[in-house]
Amino acid sequence: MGRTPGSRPTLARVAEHAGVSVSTASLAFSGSGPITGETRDKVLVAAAELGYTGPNPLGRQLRRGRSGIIGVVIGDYPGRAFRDPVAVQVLDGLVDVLGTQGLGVLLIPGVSPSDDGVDPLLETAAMDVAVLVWGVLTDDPILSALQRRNVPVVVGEGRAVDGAPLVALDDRVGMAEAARHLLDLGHTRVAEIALPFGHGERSGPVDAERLTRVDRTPTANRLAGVRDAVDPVLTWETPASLVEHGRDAATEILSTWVPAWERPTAIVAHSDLLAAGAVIAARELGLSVPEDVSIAGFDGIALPWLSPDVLTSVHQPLREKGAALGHAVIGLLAGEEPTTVTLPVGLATGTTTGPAPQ
Amino acid sequence: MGRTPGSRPTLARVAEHAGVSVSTASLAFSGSGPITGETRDKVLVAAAELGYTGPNPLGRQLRRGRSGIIGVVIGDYPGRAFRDPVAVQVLDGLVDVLGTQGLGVLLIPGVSPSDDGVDPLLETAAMDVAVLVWGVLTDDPILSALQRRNVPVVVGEGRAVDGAPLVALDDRVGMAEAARHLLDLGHTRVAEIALPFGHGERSGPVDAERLTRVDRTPTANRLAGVRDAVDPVLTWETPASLVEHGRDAATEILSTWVPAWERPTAIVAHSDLLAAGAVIAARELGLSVPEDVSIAGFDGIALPWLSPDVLTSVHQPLREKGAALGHAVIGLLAGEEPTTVTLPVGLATGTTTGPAPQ
DNA sequence: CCGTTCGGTCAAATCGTTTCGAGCGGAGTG
DNA sequence: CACTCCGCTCGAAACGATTTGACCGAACGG
Repeated sequence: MGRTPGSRPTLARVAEHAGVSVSTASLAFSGSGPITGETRDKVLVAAAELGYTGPNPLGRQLRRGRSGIIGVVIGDYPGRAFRDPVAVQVLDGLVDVLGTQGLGVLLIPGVSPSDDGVDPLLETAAMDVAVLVWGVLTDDPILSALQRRNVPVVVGEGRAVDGAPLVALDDRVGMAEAARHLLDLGHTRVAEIALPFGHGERSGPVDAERLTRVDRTPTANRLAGVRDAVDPVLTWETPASLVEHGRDAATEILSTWVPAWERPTAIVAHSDLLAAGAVIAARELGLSVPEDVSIAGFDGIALPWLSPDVLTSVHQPLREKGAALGHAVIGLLAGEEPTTVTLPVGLATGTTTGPAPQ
Repeated sequence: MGRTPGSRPTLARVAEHAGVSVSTASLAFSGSGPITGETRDKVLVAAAELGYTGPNPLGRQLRRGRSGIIGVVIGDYPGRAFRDPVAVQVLDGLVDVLGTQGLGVLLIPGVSPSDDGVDPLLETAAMDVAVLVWGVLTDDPILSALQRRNVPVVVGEGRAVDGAPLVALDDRVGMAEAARHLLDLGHTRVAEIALPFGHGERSGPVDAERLTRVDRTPTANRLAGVRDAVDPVLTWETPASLVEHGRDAATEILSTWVPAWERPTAIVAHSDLLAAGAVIAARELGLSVPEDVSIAGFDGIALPWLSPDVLTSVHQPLREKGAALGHAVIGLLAGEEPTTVTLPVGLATGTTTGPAPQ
């Protein structure tokens, strides 16, 4: 390998070694322009001799004005990052679709771990598009930072942002379907375990005033969906969509907070993880599911460890959501007009819901 | 905002507008060189007027010869990507540490989703360092691709690679500790649920020949660790560290595969997810844990849904592992000599192991 | 009052590639 | 045989920044 020590070979050196111009050498690698097979081979041979392994991405990116990198803002609240299987599947679908275009996914923790500003990557990292998987808040600092930098944005499941494609979910309708299912089973005392509201994550019962202060669109939609069908006797807010918070909430709902004779006979949760926590809490309290209490969730994730129970849940197409986000990114890069895609959801009844007791 | 339509302002335009040279303008932003506060302000004002939001990362990267991007190869086998909470926590720690240095994490699915080659990002994406979180196989095509491109590599938990820092785990010792714990409790018929071996993921019992063909170092270490303490009556190989595979394996082990009177009284699993699946399988078979069968795992992840049981498990410092990988990356970029860090593990007994029956 | 030093600014080189338009043979056509 | 056209190659100009070393004036010391 006749490599000059010190620095790696460049296209110019390869061209020189092959006795062609730099532009021709470039053509040999990009493969796009017109070039003789013979010439290309000559270049490739020279490259091999020099240990040149292809064009330097940095040079290419600068010239093209594109980095091939898609920033994905995960973790709208601390800890969400990956712990949530919902996020994981969406990410999976997204990575798959972007991969077909040679686009890479750059992980961006939304909030800075140390101080309170936005993540420095948002300010400095090269990216062609940013994906806000979990929607935007009002006056979202993350969105502001990106807009200031003129980074195009794709939004998942939230309110629409001007000029940005949106991948929405029919979650209000789905949530209503779940609530109506409980109604149809004869349940009248339905409690609700809600996703985070958005301004200072807290946990506890929700009153009318708090209900007006929900800033996170998915949460707002699901609250509305439930109310389209039933009037919950109690809504319990959680700080994150995690099993332990669902368990805590359900423990409160089923044992201490409400007198036993007024105990809700059904719980509708805004997510499967919360619902699963509720199932566990019920089991721990010695209550049978669904004989004593019915529990429904939202998301349709696989919960093998809930076995033998299968959670009644509103299924959403998670990988498809990720794929739709990916296609929105690709469309944006191709200069297409931003559109809104709304994905359907559908209730799948499992073993955790049944007729109301009595 | 007096922005010339068509293209975004550059540092040169800002300098012109401010009446200074380009180099001075650069100094105003980088903040490193000597510069009067007055001059800096002049530049910043000009930038604001032109709507210039800071140096273009692409130009900076080319000049500096660094992208600020760390490629992280996840998913050594399909689906591992994120489904595994172990991976997730490691990633969390890694992202945290790299974030302090302004380094971003680029996600790289190890295996190409469609064809059988390596992921194209491995060949083309700009990255300063690549992290192989789950070790390397012999003749690992991923490693080869990176080495051919001269991308420095950091390896997590596997065999050492020449010139690459290694973050190892004392897993052989830890696994031995878990097995010995079972031995001390009087168990003599111990079965083992193993992580994937590495060449064509399969599931089923492992014979002596298969034992010689394990290519994945963590698996090899844990197999060896178990054998340091006990001689398992049966080892069952799984295609991935997932609850469902643990359940399947344990169902076979506890019911059909072995005659009931020879049923193992303890199961040691190579991961907590597999162990949790085993607990579920035991419950489904009507067996009490730990009265009828003791179950131990490895990893020490939180399993709130296993409640009220707490898994006996060999705890490894997952976030610290991610952090150690991050520090190895930073050291490599600083030109330090690669070192090997071995992280300690320790058995934490829970409620899923107890004295052997009889 | 002159020489030195120092802080601040600037010009120019460089990072490595892609792409545009021109140029140049050779082949095909009238 | 002249002309046109076509296919391939090349030169040169970006892309947008950082950094080195020169330079210049002011301040300071002798």
